[in-house]
Amino acid sequence: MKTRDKILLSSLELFNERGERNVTTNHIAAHLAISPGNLYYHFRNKSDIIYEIFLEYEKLVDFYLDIPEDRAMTLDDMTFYLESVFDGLWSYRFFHRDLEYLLDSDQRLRQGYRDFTNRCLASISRIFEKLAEAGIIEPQEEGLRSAMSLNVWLVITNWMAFLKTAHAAEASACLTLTELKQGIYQVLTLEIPYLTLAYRERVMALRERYRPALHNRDESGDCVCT
Amino acid sequence: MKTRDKILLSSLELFNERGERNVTTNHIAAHLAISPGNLYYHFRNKSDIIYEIFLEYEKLVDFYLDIPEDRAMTLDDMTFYLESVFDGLWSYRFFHRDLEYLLDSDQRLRQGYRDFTNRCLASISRIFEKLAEAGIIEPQEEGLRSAMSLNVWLVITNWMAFLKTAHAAEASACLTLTELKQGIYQVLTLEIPYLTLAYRERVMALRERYRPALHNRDESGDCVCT
DNA sequence: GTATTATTAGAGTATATACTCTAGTGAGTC
DNA sequence: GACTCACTAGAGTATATACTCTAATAATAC
Repeated sequence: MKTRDKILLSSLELFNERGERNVTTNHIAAHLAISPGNLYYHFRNKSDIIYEIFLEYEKLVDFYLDIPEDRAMTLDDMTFYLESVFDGLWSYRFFHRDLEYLLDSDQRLRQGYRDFTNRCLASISRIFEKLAEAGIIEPQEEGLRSAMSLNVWLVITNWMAFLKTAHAAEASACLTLTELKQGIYQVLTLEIPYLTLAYRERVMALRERYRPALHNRDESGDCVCT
Repeated sequence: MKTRDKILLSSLELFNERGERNVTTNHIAAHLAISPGNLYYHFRNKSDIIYEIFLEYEKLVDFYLDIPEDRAMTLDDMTFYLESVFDGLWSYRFFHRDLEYLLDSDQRLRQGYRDFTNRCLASISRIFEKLAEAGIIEPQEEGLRSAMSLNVWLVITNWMAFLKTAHAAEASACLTLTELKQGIYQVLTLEIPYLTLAYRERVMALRERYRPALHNRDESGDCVCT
């Protein structure tokens, strides 16, 4: 693997593990056993590394959220979208943690993320529309649909931060993808009132599969990782 | 005013304006035209300053979210809770921006914030309960109610971050309390399906008052502050 | 007034951080 | 063998950051 790609990979790994704020370019170089000079040969600065990682993230989510327009939407589709988005969130979890600082330090990133958000919101809204066409949820007028989509986005992007702050011990090491996906339970909670009678039970059963497992914490709130 | 209090006040101001990450103890001292040594006479370290500010924040929100148990809840009460919570969020807005890092650097704060979150969630849930008792929303079973409360919390605490990232220009300077309160529109969106017939129209009218005014952005997304 | 305590200034320190500079090395080309 | 060029090492730098230390001053108690 090329050094450039190794830098991107290690950076992502370290950022996810310790948070971007706690990872310096020297750390990244040391982790790869290369010199800082070498790192700076491949990237002009730290922001450039982060921006490249964002482009990957963006590509991944855009790929996941591609909505097929030639057929009706199924419950499986919806499950896939939810699972995928949380997978993406997990793989690039450092990103949302320091989002505001990152956007303040890089205008390209700010613009890119803005567009990315708008595409995501549009996709979510389109999913709602197609879910209604498929008779899974009741159709809603455009205004309500976009407000609902925004709420879905807010819940999704804030769920991980909530989990981390809810942990009593230091969070980063303990959080798992499984826990993260319990966010799906929260998203489906938003849909409940809009479900059609025909699908209500099936979606409720689906939701149940993601119910937060509160039993894996002891009384102090510490995570009991097994 | 005592130096100690001035330090807390200036810190809060600078943190809110520039973000905790961009404000050093030296900045705070310089802003007050006192020496760093003076600052460190009053506070052992930066974390201590932040922790004290958190205690204020906590006190304020706890005060706002005190639910009177001797009478029924009104729509005005609900409006007050929403307005107040967003006021609190605004006054201590730096806090949620760097939350994860702050909690990782101070165990007291982590525990304190955890308890604070749980109290807030309990309050929100209790508000839903009392809204149902008052015939404003349909009563829901406990499980749904707590999932809904969590969603309300997620929307509230993530709304500001969303606004800041949605801005094309640097965000911090431009965001206003008015914009922030458009988050109330999003929270009320969550309630819509549960409103009783008797109150539906009144709440919808209330919600309309907070509708995001999208006209105050030009096509590039830049804020047109007036 | 004197003693004590609270407060403050300001220079200073150890460490970290992002990034630069120079001097290469090694693989391929002619 | 000479040349090029992508790549790398590693020492070094300017600046920042959180925090300390000493000495002095103001406030208060007796």
